[in-house]
Amino acid sequence: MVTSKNSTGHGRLRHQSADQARGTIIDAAIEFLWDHPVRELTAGELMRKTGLSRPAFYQYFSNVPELIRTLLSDLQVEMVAASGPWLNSNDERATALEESLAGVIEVCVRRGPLFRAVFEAAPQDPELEQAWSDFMHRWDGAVASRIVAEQGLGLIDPKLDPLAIAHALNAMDAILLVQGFGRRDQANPKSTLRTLHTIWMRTLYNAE
Amino acid sequence: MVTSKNSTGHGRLRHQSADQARGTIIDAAIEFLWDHPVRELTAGELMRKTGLSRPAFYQYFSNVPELIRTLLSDLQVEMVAASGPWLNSNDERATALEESLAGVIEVCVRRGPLFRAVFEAAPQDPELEQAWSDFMHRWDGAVASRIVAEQGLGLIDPKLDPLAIAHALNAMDAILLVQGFGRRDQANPKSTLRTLHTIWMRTLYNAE
DNA sequence: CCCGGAACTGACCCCTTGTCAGTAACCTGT
DNA sequence: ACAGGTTACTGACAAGGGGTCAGTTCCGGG
Repeated sequence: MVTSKNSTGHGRLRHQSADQARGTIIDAAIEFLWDHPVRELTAGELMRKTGLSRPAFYQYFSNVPELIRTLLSDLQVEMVAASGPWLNSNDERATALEESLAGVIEVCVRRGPLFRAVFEAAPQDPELEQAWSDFMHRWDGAVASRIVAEQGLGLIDPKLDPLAIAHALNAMDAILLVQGFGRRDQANPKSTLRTLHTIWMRTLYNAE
Repeated sequence: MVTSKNSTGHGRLRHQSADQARGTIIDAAIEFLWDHPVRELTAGELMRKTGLSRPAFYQYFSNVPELIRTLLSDLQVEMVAASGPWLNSNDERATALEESLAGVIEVCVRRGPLFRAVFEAAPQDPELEQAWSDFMHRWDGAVASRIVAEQGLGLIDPKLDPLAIAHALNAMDAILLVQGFGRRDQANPKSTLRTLHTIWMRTLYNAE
């Protein structure tokens, strides 16, 4: 068949390396999600922004949910780093928890729409659902073992069920972060921090 | 569930009244959701279970999200009733909160899959998203005013931001209920009650 | 300069959605 | 009991996204 657009050589994207294209698609998705809910993120819509054809998408991702899973694992790296102070140390300062919460909030200020996209798209695809579940369970495990440790030190009431409480608090964080920072019109990070910090502190330490 | 077949030997469904058909469809949806995630609830799949054609669906609902909105408003009635003890009274017993939480959990033991369906489908449709948002905001308002009232009585720390705390606690409840009771393999209601009650009590009253 | 492989695309079929014109069943009133 | 109007229902259609494949353009190394 006659190919219409290429022989004159103007305006089109050149063939580029696979890694470049993947990054281009991911960037387009991230930008798209600042202004649109995930339900509008289709392969066609996305590739229109990159100047490539829709089938090209399937050379880099098996489908849209897999793209979103990629976004999730990138996000996870940032969040784990941000939550270091309280989670990944033996730091007993009372402010460590607050620092971790603040760190996670800061990530959401920058990446909120991604977080929201993963959260909202998760129920739409079995594998993404699993990835989201794993993501949250990892937090639950980390928080639970920190609770266990502090129960051993007499800092946290031993009657609390570590995993159940960790799960509940993490789930609460996730929703509040999605709702507060998932769109352009973001909430006030300080207010959100205050609310989360209050509930965590009162639940775990019976203190403000 | 009951597919009333024609008696004239044709094997076709009888034409029935609009209300009957609506109820049949709703029942089929409820049953379907016990064993499948919402993403699999399509108009075609649903109507296959009722013995009617797919277009018949659109005589009773403008689309699947609208059906789910119907399920939500039915659910809301049950939940509001169940949460009466603490929310819709001046009952100052310390056990009122626990009764309300237990009531809501009991509704979810019976209707969990519906609750999950609404929760998971909400991001897929603007109107359903709005309905879910309204549903949750109504809880937030009710809890917040109860907090304000008890702050006035000196029972709750006046430094707590009523709406923010109410919002966070309600969101946490919603997720835990969806995850715990949204599928056949349900969580233990007593454990869930204990976890939620602990966090609510410690947050609001600084007490177990 | 040409050739092998990577990047990319047009075109195809699948499925779901929502609609509409048309048919079948029911419900009067006479 | 049957004509007419009303309601319940259906087959067939167009639109749109998803995933695939055969085939093309393009780049870089001999």
